[in-house]
Amino acid sequence: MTKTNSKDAVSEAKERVLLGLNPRQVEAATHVEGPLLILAGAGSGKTTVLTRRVAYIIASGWEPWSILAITFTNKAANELKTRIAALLGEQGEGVWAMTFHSFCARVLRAEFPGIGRSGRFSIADDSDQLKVMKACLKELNLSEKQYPPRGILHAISNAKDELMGPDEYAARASTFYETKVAQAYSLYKRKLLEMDALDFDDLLMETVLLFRGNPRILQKYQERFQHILVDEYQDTNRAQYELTKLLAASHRRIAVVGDDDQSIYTFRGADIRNILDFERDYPECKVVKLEQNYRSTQVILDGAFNVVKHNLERKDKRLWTSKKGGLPITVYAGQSAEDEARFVVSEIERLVGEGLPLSSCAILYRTHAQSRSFEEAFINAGVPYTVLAGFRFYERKHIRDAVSYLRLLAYPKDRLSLERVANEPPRGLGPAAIEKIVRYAQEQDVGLVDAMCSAESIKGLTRPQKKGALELGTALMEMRRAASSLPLGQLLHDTLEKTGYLEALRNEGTSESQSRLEDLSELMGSLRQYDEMENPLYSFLENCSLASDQDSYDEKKESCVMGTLHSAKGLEFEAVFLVGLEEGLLPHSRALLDERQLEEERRLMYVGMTRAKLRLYLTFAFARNGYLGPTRTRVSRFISEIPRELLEVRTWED
DNA sequence: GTTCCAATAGTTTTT
DNA sequence: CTATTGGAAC
Repeated sequence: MTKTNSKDAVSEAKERVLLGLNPRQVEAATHVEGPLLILAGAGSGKTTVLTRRVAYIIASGWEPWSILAITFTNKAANELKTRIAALLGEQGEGVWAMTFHSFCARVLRAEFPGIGRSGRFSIADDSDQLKVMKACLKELNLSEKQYPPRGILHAISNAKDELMGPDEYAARASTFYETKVAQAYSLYKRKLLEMDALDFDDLLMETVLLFRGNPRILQKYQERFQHILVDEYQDTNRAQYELTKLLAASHRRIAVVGDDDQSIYTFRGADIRNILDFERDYPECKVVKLEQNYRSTQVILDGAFNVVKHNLERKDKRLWTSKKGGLPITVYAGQSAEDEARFVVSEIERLVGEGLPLSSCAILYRTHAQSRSFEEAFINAGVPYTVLAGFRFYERKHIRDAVSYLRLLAYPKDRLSLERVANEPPRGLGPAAIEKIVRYAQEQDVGLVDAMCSAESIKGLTRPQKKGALELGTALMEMRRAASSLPLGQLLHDTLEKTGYLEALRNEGTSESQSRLEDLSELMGSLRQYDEMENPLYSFLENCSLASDQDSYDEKKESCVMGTLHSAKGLEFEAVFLVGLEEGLLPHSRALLDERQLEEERRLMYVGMTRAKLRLYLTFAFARNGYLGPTRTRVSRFISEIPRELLEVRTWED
């Protein structure tokens, strides 16, 4: 430690860091030695505590870079970074605040080369996974009807969450179906390896395996990170749990923050045992409960509590606030989805008229599909809105095409990107031709771009195919050479120009293609931020794989926010509209049969309600258009769990 | 083998 | 309502 501060200066710094915290929060921020479990209710100042804790650790003389703060979303990580910077200035620089997945990717890229594996793997997203799995099923002669690819992927994902490899899975398979899954798992893994790709679950699992199998590497990270902080601990799965356990094993300075009532990711393997086992794994751990809420009115908290208390599997606790009373919770019964949307939008306009900023209003729903009627109502009313992770920017076809072109420059074996891009624009390179190129590349042990450059010597390609492949290959080769000397935006532009992608889009001449071109220039412009980084191309691609759209959500923008209940976690608004509160939507129809899933739906409701600071609206429609005709609906059971005296009921007839 | 068009089936939540 | 699949024409 290089600090030469006197004792007084240190304690003064510590005091300043704790300014304005309540006694429980102080406990959580200052318990620096030894494990700590913080049970932080909604709106209890969790991020504040995390930030102050980091500051306190630094004020105690630790170096910033000895702190690792792990979150679930990039948004949460960025928020943490911003708040640390605001509190500490450059003193806080060097703290690692990132998601589980980016941490793992970073470790693997750094350590894989040392153990003879590629550190330049690409990261496979959902649609990549689906494609690979379909190819696997085809190869195994399994029909997609009997073996739905998504279902198989889900099973594999579960296995990986539990750190189970294909062999172990096969050994445990008891049903016929499971033996088939095991075969698919094994082949799927081989295929990913072949194209040097890892999926999201692999990132976690491979990191745990790396640490387990290489004690010296693990030791390096243990020594580097003397303090581990984990946010949203209730949402960790077994692999994530194991990872943090390994990292903290030598020094046991690990602090986790969680709230069992806000556990809404069990479908992704989140395991509530991780909170319970924490006290077992670290018997000396200190437990701090944060129950004072700084966000909502008492009425909103009472409403939310009365819903969530119906769950049997929960730790007993109850939030309280010094803000007594509050406006009643408004329940609106609409006659149709359109009527519901009309009400919500006109109510928002009324609130804005009273001086509430538009950006502090939010509409939350259970499924993405529900956004439609609200978007229409907003457009009709001329009110600006932002959809959280709706149709993700990065999931739009042309954006993915563009990214795939860049991926081909960076990842020589990225077969999926080639498949995306080879015939976009049409070059006569269909699946069969691609197969030949890939095989050639494998046989010659060269990258796909190099293979295309020697298209002349690939057997079985027709003349025009050779020409197409050669053109594409040389264009990409040229861009790859130029990659390090061009700004990233320019690189993308030139790549799309040379490969004829932009030209094809321009020639289309529809309004659709026009807006696509605009999207692409937006993308090119946004790439500027990467130019200062060490390796712009790789940094961008990494971000692209690991980032979602809500990460870039800008709360200052003057527009109403809407999104799924899941995407709303960690956010807060003056006015919240929980919409579509009907049996089958919330709780979702897929959850009705299973008590545990039903409890998760209830927690979703709880998370939604506790986003509201001042006003809470619960709305539903008596009839809703399904994909075939209008259907009558039933009001969500969760509404009836709220005491009548907290509610003010309105209908379309009022 | 590729391209294009029509029918068809499928819609939870996310890093 | 819309992404995807399967079939028929080039």
